[in-house]
Amino acid sequence: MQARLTASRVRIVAAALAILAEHGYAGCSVAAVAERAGVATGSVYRHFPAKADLFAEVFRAASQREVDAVARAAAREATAAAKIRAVVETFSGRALQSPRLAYALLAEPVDPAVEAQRLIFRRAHATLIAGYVSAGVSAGELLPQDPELTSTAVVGALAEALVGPLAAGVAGPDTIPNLTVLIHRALGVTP
Amino acid sequence: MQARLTASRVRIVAAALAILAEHGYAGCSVAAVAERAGVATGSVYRHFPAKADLFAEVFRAASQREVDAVARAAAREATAAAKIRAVVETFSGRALQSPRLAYALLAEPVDPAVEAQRLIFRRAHATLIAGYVSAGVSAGELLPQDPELTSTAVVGALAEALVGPLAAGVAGPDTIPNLTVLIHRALGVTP
DNA sequence: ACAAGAAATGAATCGTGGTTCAATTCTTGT
DNA sequence: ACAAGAATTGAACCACGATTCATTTCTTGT
Repeated sequence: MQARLTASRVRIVAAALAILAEHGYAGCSVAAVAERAGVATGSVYRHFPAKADLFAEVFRAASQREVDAVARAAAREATAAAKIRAVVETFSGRALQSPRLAYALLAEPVDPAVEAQRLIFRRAHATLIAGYVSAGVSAGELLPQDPELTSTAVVGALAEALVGPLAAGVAGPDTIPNLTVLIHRALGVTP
Repeated sequence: MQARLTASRVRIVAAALAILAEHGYAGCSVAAVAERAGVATGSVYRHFPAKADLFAEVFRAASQREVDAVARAAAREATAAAKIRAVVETFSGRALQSPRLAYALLAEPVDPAVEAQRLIFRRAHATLIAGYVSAGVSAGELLPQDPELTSTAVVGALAEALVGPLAAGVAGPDTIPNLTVLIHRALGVTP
């Protein structure tokens, strides 16, 4: 009962994420999500008051997954410079691995209500990075700076540098290393 | 006649830009644009085959204005570092001056066809910046780097750092100077 | 001044896709 | 096994705003 209820909610979110990763937000009609989840269109509304609420949940879950992956990679490293390298490589690598999903999460036009979730996605990454920057500055590994502004700019730079390749389908092999160098310089990694 | 024809086309584009700057893309129904331009709804379609074509034109014109302003400011400066400073200050200053328009041009959800124009807007800025970076590298004023990647990242960083403040309505007074320092470091301005 | 054709009008049409809900199927306690 | 009530169904509904087009108004050449 309750288990079945929960299960179909989970299936609906998973189906929405799958379609998002395959066809982008544009392919995510409620009917398509319901069909993929194996439920009727109307049943979606037993779990979510509106489409925007469903996709807020989907974006939240997907964002969490991305942030977790980045945080896990950074946690393995000791220095601020290495943590930042891990962030850049993990974020970019994952984006290039699932380009359609990355584009949807980062840049594709969505309803305003879902757009709000996207800002949260970006902010979550920025907050994570701000922590590393802040620690690095305190430890004297990075030049003094406003960690909030720096981390926001880094997220913007990563997203922008990847959206082109994501749309075009390819990225030069040097893109990620070059981004790492650029961002290390921006943070003032002391040699 | 022909003059009147041209005049009303210009009025329609101007009306669309004005509404975009006041209420964002969300406020830009064809009916609203037509009313503001002082023509009937249907008359818009004498000048543009579809709404997307009208807004492609509007975004193109607005982008050109922004790029021109930035280019003009940079042209007054001699060194790469000063040109980049001018770019950051002009771009940011203008965005904070017209926040609604900046948000619409940079980040607001729009139809896919208009989204394409937005990429062109960002690319135009990036190309401009890439020129300064390239010249700076050749002159030994900046460290060696891929100007294309750097300029893309700079545009992303600027946009991201400004979208938050644009949405919130305020930016700290240090935002622009701090951005300038950050970006100078990223480019490796030699002291 | 007039007719022929171009331009402008704006109310009606149309397509899309989110949302609803009366009918049906399943679950559970006795 | 049965009835009461919850869950599910999916076709119909509806809102919205872009687009169309029959009608009216203007322009121009004779």
